[in-house]
Amino acid sequence: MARSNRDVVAMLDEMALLMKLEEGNPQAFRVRAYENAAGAVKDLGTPIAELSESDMTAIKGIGKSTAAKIRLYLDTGTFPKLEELRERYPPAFTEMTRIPGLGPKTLIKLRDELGVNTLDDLRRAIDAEALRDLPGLGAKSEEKLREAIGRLGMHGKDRRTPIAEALPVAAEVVAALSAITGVKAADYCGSMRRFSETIGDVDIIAAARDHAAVSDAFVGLDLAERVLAHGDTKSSILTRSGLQIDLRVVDPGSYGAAVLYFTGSKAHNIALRQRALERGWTLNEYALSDLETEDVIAARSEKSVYKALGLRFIPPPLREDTGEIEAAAGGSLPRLVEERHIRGDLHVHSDLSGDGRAPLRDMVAAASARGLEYLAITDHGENLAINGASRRQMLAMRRKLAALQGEYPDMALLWGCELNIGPDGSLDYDAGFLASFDWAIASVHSHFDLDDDAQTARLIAAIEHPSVNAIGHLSGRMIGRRPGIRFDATRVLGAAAATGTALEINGALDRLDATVDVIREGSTMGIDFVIDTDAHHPNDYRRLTSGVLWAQRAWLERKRVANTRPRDGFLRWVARRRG
DNA sequence: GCCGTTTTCGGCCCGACTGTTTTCAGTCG
Repeated sequence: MARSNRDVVAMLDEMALLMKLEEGNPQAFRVRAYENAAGAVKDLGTPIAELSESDMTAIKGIGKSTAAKIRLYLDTGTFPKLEELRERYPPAFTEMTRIPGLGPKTLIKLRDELGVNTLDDLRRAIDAEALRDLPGLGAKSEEKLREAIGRLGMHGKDRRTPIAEALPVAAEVVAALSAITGVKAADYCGSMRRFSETIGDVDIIAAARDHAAVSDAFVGLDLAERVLAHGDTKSSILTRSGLQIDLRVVDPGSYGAAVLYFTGSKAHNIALRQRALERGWTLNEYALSDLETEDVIAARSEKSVYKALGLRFIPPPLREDTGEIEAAAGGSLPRLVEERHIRGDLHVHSDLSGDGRAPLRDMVAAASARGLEYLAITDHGENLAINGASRRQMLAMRRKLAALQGEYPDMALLWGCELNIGPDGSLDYDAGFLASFDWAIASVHSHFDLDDDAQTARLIAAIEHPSVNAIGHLSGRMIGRRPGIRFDATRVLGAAAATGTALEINGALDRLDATVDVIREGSTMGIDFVIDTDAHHPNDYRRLTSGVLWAQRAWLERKRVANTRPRDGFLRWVARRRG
């Protein structure tokens, strides 16, 4: 069977893990080489299986040796080096790398000295107090490992928390720290600030003169179920739900350098540091400074550091070292969509939908308060068993909207509908009724387990329907709870490009749908996008923020987003599709 | 294992905390 980019990424990740054990060092150059290669394939817009070996070496991070291994893997499913390493480090052994605090050096030592080959072996060795006889280990090491193993199910090293769960916790900690006297600033950084869909640990930076006071307050927070580390400038806690939160406290003068450093990504940082070294400087979490004189060149703001390095400011969602540094140096960063560009919301529910939580009047008022120029009310169509609205209810909604329109002369109210895409691609109502809506968005809400071909066909059927303006939450995934439907993205995007059907970017934190690779591929095909909230309550309009950050992560430019158009231009764009 | 406007060989980012240490190794981010 054909192997996908995802399969290749998994193989390269496995090689990186095996090489950590082989090299006895998580930062060994070969390890980093495989990690870089995995990252490069992850961000590749096209199927790597279609590339020749020499094509592959043109990709930054993939050289001759890795290209040959990828080719062999694609053709045969494995290659000698992989088999050799798997034999030396079987799954039962590598499983132990998931234990926090246990690195490759110690693991190899345990195997060589104590014959520890499995997690069970390790438990027995700890119970027998055998570890304390080894150099470099003691009774405390045994106790820490015992606890770490006990918590393994909750938060192994590889556990990732959906951003929807982690973001509120991070915001709460930031608020608590900001309230402390002497704290000049506090923010979350890391993958959360880059707006990754899942978060490993939460990284928080605080600026203050008295580092220890802030660190002490942090480990004393109510949500700190357990303190993992507690120093003056660096501390870590674990919440009850198993989320790890790391805090760094720096002087206010270093805040920019610290935020930059802890926002990452690791690959982005390494590239920045190399750039600094080329100029005879060094970059750390405290400052960009001269290697010789140690004079500080920039530190207070991220922007000043980028500027000194000859770079335009790079928005956090782009910081993955996938070409953004070269683009910032050459002045060719994408003209990203920003929240202030968004003029309307095209996916909003009232309590006519069974899952809506506020009356129409409140939803409209809240949209107006945000200054939106147009708003589509898109309650569920009749086919959604519990939530859907009948034809009669829909017509009543049209009259209510017409009446409300007089109260909101500055905002165009569109009579819309969220249609349900059935397993065969069928939609609610009939063609005549569908054509009468001002706006229609069609989405998948069930039948998530059809095969790829069936999913592709049902999506394309909906896309090709003349009354459908956009496809909502394309994959139907719920991050961390339900995988999205599997479909042939290139064919689906091709149909959208051919028909002028837009693709929604759904800003709900547990959706963030479509996925980044699909958005990025679609934008290169000239598809139009709409960034929506899928609001079910007035508070949900803040999802515009997350929708925009998600779009930025896919390098989406303002010109590709239809709801950045001013009201009249947008209405003309809609008319083009609906005829 | 990758990479090159000093280089095709010889480099490859930097610092905090912990537990074990009498000055450091391992792990982590």
